[in-house]
Amino acid sequence: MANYCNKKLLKKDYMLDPFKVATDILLGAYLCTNVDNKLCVGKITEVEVYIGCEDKACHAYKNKTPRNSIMFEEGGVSYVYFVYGMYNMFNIVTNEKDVANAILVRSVEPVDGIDIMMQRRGLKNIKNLTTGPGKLCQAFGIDGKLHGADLINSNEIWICPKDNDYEVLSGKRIGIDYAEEYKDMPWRFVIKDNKFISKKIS
DNA sequence: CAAGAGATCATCT
DNA sequence: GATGATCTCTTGA
Repeated sequence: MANYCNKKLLKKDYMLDPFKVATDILLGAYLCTNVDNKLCVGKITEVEVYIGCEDKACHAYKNKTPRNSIMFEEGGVSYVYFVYGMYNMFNIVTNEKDVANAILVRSVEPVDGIDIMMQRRGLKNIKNLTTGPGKLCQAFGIDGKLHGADLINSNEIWICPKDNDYEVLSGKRIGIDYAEEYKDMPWRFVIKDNKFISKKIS
């Protein structure tokens, strides 16, 4: 069993351009949570990039509000928000202060703590366990209490660096049809040939 | 397998 | 007061 708890991404890994963080650093890295003293680990297989003020799909489009203000902080903190009255979404803030970039983690491949994930999700199968942003938050115990968590220093949530390189595919982001000229931007990224993703690249 | 409806509430207008 | 970076279940081919 590899030491997913000992190695963590560093501040410098999060302070970069979000496309570089998404494709070169996050895909293939391991999302780790230790919530209620239960360790869960998953390899990140699918992410989406949201680039702030100019991006009509981004929560930080146009103006800063109480909800999105965390995106304007320096990279390396979590942005967790609640949608559709029932699901949490987990994002990773990147880049310099006052640049409102974030990366939505959409799917992971379960690696460790799979029994815990199945218990939290009420499932008895690995299928559908973590292949969607709301699903993986439920499986990993991520909710509003981890909003703003410091991914470099927290002992509840962190990212362990990848141990392999992967071929990456890109496609349109999902669920943002309202975003006009930004709705077709190919800013969703997945690991090629990994089956733990929410939707195939078309 | 694909398509559609319903669930349910914080957030911003 | 409307809506959403979603999910699950149901229906039907």
